[in-house]
Amino acid sequence: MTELRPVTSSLQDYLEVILNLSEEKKVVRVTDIADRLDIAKPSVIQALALLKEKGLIRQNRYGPVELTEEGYRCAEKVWHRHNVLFGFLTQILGVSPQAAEEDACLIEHDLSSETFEKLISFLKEQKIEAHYQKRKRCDLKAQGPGNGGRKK
Amino acid sequence: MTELRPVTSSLQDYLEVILNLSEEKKVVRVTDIADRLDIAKPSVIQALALLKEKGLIRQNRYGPVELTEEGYRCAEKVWHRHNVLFGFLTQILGVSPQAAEEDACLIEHDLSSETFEKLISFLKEQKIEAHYQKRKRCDLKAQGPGNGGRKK
DNA sequence: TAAAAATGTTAGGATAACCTAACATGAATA
DNA sequence: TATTCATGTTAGGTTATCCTAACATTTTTA
Repeated sequence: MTELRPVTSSLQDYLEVILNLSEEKKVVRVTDIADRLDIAKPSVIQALALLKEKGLIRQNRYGPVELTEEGYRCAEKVWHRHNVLFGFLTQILGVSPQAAEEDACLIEHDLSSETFEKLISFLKEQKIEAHYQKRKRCDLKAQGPGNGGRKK
Repeated sequence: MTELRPVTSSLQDYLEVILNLSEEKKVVRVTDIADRLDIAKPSVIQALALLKEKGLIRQNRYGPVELTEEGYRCAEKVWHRHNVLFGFLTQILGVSPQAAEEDACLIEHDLSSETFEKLISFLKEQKIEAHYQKRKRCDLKAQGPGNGGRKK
């Protein structure tokens, strides 16, 4: 009876973006999410319907989008992973912020917990506290045409 | 007129497995690929059809599968990335071989060239030549029920 | 060599994640 | 307030990647 399907990478991306947007502005709307992810609005609507089913967001018809407690926890987790990766890529490997941002987005969902734990330990040993420095996702778009988006 | 679609992550996985299998045995067959990837044979057939279209493999009806020159180059590239990642994860981060194997598989297709270059430089600095130590994919299955496969 | 087993293929479906076009609603404004 | 415009939604597709069931071919073996 409960939702059986997992929270896919794609859905995690939506949660992450909703979290970021809600830190930037009072209310988060479908259009904001669509713009940020560079995805058509109907696709966003469809994804939001799934997130609602799973109890991760709340949204009334034509209303703004909000994370539930559980949705917030889930989004924070992904965002934390994102920051760990971003910190590692930029500060240890010296990857450019643009590439690091994109790469972090791509792999943040996939890596095992084990690898994440080891990565965090490694960063601590190197006295890198990168994972505490939160960055806003919007920085990405501001950094020029990095083609971080999807749509053709 | 030429093949327009890209060689997706999934197709790269097939090429990689074909490369590995062809180093292990005289001929590579549909069943071998299906077993290794834990994917149903019809799915393999379908993927092989696409790889043929792109000129990356050769296969006659009911016959064995072979990489073309281009297919071989493509497979080698992915396999090299796999090994770089595996080396980094196990030797720098201390991740277990099982988790490293799975994680490498998941992200080998996604990371930017920039990140790969930096990663290779980093490994060189650390005197780690991990990317030269080729491992056979089959090691994975031998390492117990790591659930590296896909099928339910 | 005929039957059985293994292997390869075709046909038809499902699901996730996108899309465009058309329509509905709500907010801004002339 | 009537119109316009931004925003949200529905309906109906498309593509990639997987699946099962049924069938065809090849290989093995009794």
